[in-house]
Amino acid sequence: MTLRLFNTLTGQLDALEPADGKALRMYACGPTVYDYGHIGNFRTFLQIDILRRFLRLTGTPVRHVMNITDVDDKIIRNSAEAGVSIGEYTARYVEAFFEDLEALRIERPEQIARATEHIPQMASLVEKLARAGAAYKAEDGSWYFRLKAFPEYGKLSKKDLSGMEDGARVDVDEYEKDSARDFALWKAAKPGETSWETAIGQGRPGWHIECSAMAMEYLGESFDLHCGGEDLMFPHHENEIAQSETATHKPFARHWMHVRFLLVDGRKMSKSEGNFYTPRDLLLKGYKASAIRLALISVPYRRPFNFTFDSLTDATNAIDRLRTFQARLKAGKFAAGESKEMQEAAAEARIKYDNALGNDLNTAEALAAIFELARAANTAMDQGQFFASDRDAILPVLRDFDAVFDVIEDRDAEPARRAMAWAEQAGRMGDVAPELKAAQSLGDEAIEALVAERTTAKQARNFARADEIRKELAEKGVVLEDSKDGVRWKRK
RNA sequence: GGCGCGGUACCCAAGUGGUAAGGGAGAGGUCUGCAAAACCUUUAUGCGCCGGUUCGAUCCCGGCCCGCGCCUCCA
Repeated sequence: MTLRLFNTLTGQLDALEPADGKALRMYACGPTVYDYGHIGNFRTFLQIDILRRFLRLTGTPVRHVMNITDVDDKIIRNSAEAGVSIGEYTARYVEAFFEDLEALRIERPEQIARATEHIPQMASLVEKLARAGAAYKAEDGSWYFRLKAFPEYGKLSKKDLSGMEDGARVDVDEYEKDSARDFALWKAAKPGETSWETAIGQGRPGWHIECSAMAMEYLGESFDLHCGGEDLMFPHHENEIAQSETATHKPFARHWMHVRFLLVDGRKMSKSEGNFYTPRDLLLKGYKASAIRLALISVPYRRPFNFTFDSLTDATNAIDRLRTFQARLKAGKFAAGESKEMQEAAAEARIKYDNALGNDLNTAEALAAIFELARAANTAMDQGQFFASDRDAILPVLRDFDAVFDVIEDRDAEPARRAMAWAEQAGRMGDVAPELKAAQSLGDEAIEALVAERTTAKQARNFARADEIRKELAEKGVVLEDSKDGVRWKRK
């Protein structure tokens, strides 16, 4: 199975394979840690997670590098306002970022690269550009990339900037540039600001240079795939290409993937519009981490995703259906043997699943394949036409589904617990949904004990007590399902 | 203004030149001590509107309307 993935550079679906025949080398633009990540950020990281997980499922190892931008204008400004160093300021957001990744079950890239830890590499890249005549130093000590040095500029975003370079309005604070479109490689130190002493002077990196320098550091001058949100296509990625390819005379990344935006209620999410959400906000409202994950991955990455609270509820219910199905398979007692229909259904679902993801990561279609299989199997079980070998054929399909989607196995308790702990510490207990508080007040052991008591009561035909327990648990969000194979409980 | 994307049932959403996946929700039913789950039936002669190409278009072409994104920091 070869993944065909849309390539922004070529404008078509291209096979995505490691150039060296071994691991796929990919670079993904990570967060700027000036605040908590929001669900828009995580939609991008989640879709990239789908990509890397699918690659691995199909037997392609990945070497995935992600940067953390821990120095930029906002960070400098905010940390100064807070009266702390930028390292101190970013530490909590870096930590929060990893917590959020874990909550959403986004796999850690093989390599995390922090901008502040790669300043020398950036400086030497600027030097290299300077030697090639593509970088120049302005009077204040800042360095700029000379756009005219890279005639192919615009090839990624398909922009033709040739006609509008000169004579264009120049911002007042950019008077030192030769041409309005030239972009900063290195910003000269300003009094009181964090800066580094390097071969190219005292200062701090421009935004784009970090990705070029770190990608080359860990993946080489030329690598397989570069990904990020659609907004990064221009100018960020365009600038990365310009500076990298000018420096190395090699293609930077062969393949470019861009995840489209998440909208909220049909509009761009922004703090000023009041439609801005972080994963933590949603967890505090009582939504499950798995529901957030599924909602954000259920619409294929090349379509905008319109986030609504309905979409989370839908995802919650869809996951519940799959979990119930898997539990039924695992707990059920099936006679030995197999049914031809089920064997075929399992095989077909697996093929459809593979083809869907292999075709530009069509998660919606992959999901459909699994639900179709679930219905067919449930029907067969209802009719007693389901056998032990059928279960053995289907469980691996679910396993492979979860290897990428990772929502069936219930790991929602920990993120919920952590979100509560965070709320307490951040003074946001007022935002915690009552249902979440209630659920958190009841541990698994307590639930098990009540379930056991109810079973005893039922055997004694004491239905009044049994119903009382059911009611008590329901009030704390725990739902019981009786079946001939025992009682199953779940948190709503 | 330039570039790009989308408009499919109550909601979300996939998809194909040959007659509409899947999920959620609603209604009815089967099953059930209760409940839940599961299953069955049901909700688009219809895929924004108007033309065109075609034996045939939701899917191709043209025009129009509506919504959105990017072009500046941004996942």
